[in-house]
Amino acid sequence: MKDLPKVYEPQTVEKKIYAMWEEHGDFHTRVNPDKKPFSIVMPPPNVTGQLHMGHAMDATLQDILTRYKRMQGYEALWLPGTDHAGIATQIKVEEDLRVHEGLSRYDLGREKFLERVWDWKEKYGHRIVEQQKKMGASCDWERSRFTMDEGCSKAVRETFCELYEKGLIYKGSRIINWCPHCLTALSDAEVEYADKPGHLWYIRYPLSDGSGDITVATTRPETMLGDSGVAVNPEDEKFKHLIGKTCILPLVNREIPIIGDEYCEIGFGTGAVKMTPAHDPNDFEVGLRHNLEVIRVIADDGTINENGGAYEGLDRYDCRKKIVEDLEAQGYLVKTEDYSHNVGTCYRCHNDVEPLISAQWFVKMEPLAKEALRVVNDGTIKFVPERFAKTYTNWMENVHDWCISRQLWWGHQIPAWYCDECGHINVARTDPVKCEKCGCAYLTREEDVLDTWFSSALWPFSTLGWPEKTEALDYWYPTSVMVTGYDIIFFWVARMIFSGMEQMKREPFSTVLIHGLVRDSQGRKMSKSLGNGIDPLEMAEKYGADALRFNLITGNSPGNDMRFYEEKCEAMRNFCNKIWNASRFVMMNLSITENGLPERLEPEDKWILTRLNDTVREVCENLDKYEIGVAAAKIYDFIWDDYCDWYIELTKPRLNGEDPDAKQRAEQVLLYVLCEFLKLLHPFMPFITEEIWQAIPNDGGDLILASYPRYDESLSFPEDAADFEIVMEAIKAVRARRAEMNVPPSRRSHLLIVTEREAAFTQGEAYIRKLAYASEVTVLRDSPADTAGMVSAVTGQAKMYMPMADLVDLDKERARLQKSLDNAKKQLAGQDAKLANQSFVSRAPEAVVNAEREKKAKLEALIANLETSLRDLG
RNA sequence: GGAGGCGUAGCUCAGCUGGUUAGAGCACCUGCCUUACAAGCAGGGGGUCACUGGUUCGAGUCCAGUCGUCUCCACCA
Repeated sequence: MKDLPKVYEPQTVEKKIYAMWEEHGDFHTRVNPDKKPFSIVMPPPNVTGQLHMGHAMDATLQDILTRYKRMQGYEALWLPGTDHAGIATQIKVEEDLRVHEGLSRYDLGREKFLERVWDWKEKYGHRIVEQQKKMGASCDWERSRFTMDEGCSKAVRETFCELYEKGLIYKGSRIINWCPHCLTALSDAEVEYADKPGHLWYIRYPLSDGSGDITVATTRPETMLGDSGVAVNPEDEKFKHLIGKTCILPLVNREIPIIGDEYCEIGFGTGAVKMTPAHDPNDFEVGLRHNLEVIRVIADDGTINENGGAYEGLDRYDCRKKIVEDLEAQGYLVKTEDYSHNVGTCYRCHNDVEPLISAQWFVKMEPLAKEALRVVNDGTIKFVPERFAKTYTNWMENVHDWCISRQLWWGHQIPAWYCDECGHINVARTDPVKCEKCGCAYLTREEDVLDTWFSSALWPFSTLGWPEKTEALDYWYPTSVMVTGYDIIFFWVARMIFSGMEQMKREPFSTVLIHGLVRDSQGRKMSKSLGNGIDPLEMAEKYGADALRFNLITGNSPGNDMRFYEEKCEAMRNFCNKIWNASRFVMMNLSITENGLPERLEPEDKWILTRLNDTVREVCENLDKYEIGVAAAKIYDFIWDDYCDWYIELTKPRLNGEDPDAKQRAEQVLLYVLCEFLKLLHPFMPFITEEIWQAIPNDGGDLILASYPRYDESLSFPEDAADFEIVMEAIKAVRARRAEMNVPPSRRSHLLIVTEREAAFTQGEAYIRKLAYASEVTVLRDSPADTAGMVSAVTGQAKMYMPMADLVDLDKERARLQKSLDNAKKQLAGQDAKLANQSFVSRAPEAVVNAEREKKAKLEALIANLETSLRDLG
C-alpha cells in the first residue's frame, strides 16, 4: 500500500475497474420480486453518433440515480440502447457512398442501400456504447436495444396498426413542411424558425374588366406562379366591391377570383393577399373555404415544376429573382421594401423548408393529447423542475396532427399496401397477400418510412418487451425517471407520454428530470459548424471520468444551461487527488484488517461521526428531490473540509503516539468514515471510490453493490460535536492571530488557554499543540497575572495567550481588541433590539427565537472575554 | 403576439418550502515544501444579492412594476 503513487492516475484505474464490474456482472438486473424495481430507460443516442458533452451530462445524471438506487437495494435497471436516427444516419451513409464510390442511393436501389446502412450500423454502432462505458455508465448492457431491432419493429408495427384501426392514423393531402435537401416531409417539431432579412414586394394584379387593379404584398413572389385567388376582408370598405370580380395574374396570365375572407386583416399590408393554396398553410385553409384551385409549382427538389411555365426548372430562389425582374420590366412591381421575416429551416440540414401540399401519413393528435395532458395536470407525471410542465402542456394544447411519413429508406417502412385494382389501403400486422377489400393479389407497398420519433415514442415499453407480455415489462413499467434535455420535450417526451397512455394505458414514467445544455465557456451552443465542441472523452482522458462527471453535475441547477470550463475539470481532478491522498494516508497508517467502530469514542471522533451522519441525511434528502448538484457539493465539503482538513489532522497525534489502543481506535474511525464517504460518493465518482474500496478492508463485495449510507441516530452526538467545535474555534482564532502577524508555523510558542471548559481543551492538548503550532499547551481557569508581552486571541469560550514579546505592540494589541469589542457590542445591540421586538418573539417560530437567544449569549461571552483581555493588558 | 429563464464576489455559478454575519470553484493577496496531498496547508481581501415599490416581526428568497439579457412557442401576407 505504501507504494501507491502520490498522484491519482485515473487512466489506468478506470479501465480496470470497469472491466471488473462487467466481469462480476454487477450491472446485470433480473426480475426480482424480493426487491423494489427502479428503472430508467436511456434516451437512445444515434447509433452512428459520437458522445458529446450533452450525452455525457445526461448519462452522468442517469448513472448517479441508478447507482444510488442500486445501492439502496432496488433492482435498478438502466436500460441502454441506440436509435436508428432515420435522416441523420441515411445522410451519413449517402455521403460516404458519394465520396468513396461516387454513387447515390438510387444507383444502389433500396434493398442494396439498406444493406449498406446495416453494415454501417454494425461497423460504428458500438462506438457510442464504448464511449458511454468510459463515462462509467452502469447500464445493463445485456438488455441493450436498438429502435430497429426485431422487438422494436414489432412494437412499431403493432402500434401503427392499432392507431390506424382506431382512426388515429390517416393518410391525407395537406400542407406539410418539406425539406428540398433531405427530400422528405418533416413534422412541425422538426422545423426551426429563424429571422432572416428579406423583402416585401408589392405587386399589381390588373382587374380582368380593365377597371383598375389590386395590389398585393408578398415575401415570396415566386409562389405567385401557383396563385389561384386574391383575398380581401369582406368588411373592408376599400375592397368590398371587388369581391366576386376576377383579376389577371401577371406573367402567368391566369384569371383568378377575388374572394372575401376573414383571414385577411384590414389595414395590414395592402389589405389584399395573394392566395397560394399549394404552398402556404393559411392559403390552403382559405382555399378550402372558397374552392380555390390548388396549383403546386415547386417540385420536391426545390425547383419550379411544369406548372411554372417559362420558369420551369429554375431553383426557387433563382426563380424569385427572375420573377421580380420580369415584374419590374413589365411594370407590375409597385415597390420593394426591406422586410425581416421568419423562415422555417430543416433541423437537420438547415436549408429552408418548403411548405407544400403532399399526400402524407398523420397521427391525429387531439384525442391522444387529452390523456397526455391529464396525466401531467393531475401529477401522475411530474416534471423536475416543475416549470417544464407548463412548456409541455402549452405545446400539447396547441398541437397539430403529426406528420409521420418520411420519404427515406432507412427506417420502419409503413405497413400499408395499396391495392392496384381498387386502390384500397391495406394496413396489416403481417404482410398481406391480397387486398382485404377486393381480394386482388396485386398490392404495392407504401414506400415511405416512419418518422424516427415514432419508434422513439414507444421506447419505454418496446425496450421492455412490448407488445409481448413480459415479466420485465410487468416489473419495471412504468419506469421511474426519464432524464433528458429540455430541447427534446416536444420531439420525444411528449410523444412517449401519449404513446404510453394509448398503448399501455399507463404513464411511461413518473418523473421527468429535465436538464439544460452544456455550452462552451462563452455561453455558445457547442456545434460542429462553430467547431467549439469539447470532446468529453478527451476531458475524461486528461482529468479522469470521475472529474468530468463531477464537473458536469455540480454548480448548476436542474433545467438550466451550464458553461463548460476546463479549469473546473482541473478543480475536480484535484478533488480526486485529495481523496486519493487521504486514502493513502489512512492505508499507510492502518494496522487493523477489519472495518468497525471502537467502543470508546473521543470527542473528535464523535464530531466527525456526527458531521458524517448529518451529511448522509442531507445528501439522501437532496438526491430524493433530484437536487444532485447540491448533494454532490455537500459530499465534497464533507470530504475536503471536515475529513481531510480537520479529522485527519486531529488523528495524527494518536496515530503517532505511544498508546497502541488509542492509535487503533483512531484507525478504526478513520477507516469507518472513509468507507462511508466512499459509499456516499460512489454514485458520483464511481471509479476512484471503487478503486480505493478494493484496496482497503471493506464490508466485502464491490462498492457498486454496497449499501448506501443511511442516517443512524446512534452515531449522532450533537452535544459532543458542539463542545468539540469550541476547541476548533479556539484553534482557528490562534491560527488567524499568527497569520495576521506573519508568524511562520516553524516558530512555535507556548499557548496558554484560559477557559471555563477546561475538560474539552485538556483532552485535546495533543492536537491543539499540532494544529495551533504550539510548543506546549497550558489550560487555565483564570487569566495569568501578567499578560504583557503576550499575543492574545479571543473566542466566546476561551482566551488564548502566546508569549511572543518581540511581536507585541501593546498599543496595537489594545486597539485590535477594542475594535473586536466594539464590533461585538454593535452586534449585540442589534441582537438585543431583535429580541426586544415583541412581534418577533411572539410570531417567529420558537426555534428561530432560541437561535437568536443563543447567539446573544455567545456574543455576551465573547464580549466578556474581550473585556477581561483588555483589562489584563492594562 | 404568448410563455419562461436569467441578472448574487473580478469570472462561472450554488443558495430547497422566507429565519445566524449571503456561499463554492477559479482568479487575487500574505505566510508556509508542517513525513497523505504544492493538483497541497493556514490566513485574508472582495458582494447596496439589477432597480423601484409592496407583503412580513424578518426578503437574495414571496408579490407587483421597471430595465437589461437569453430561450422556447406561435406567426399577418
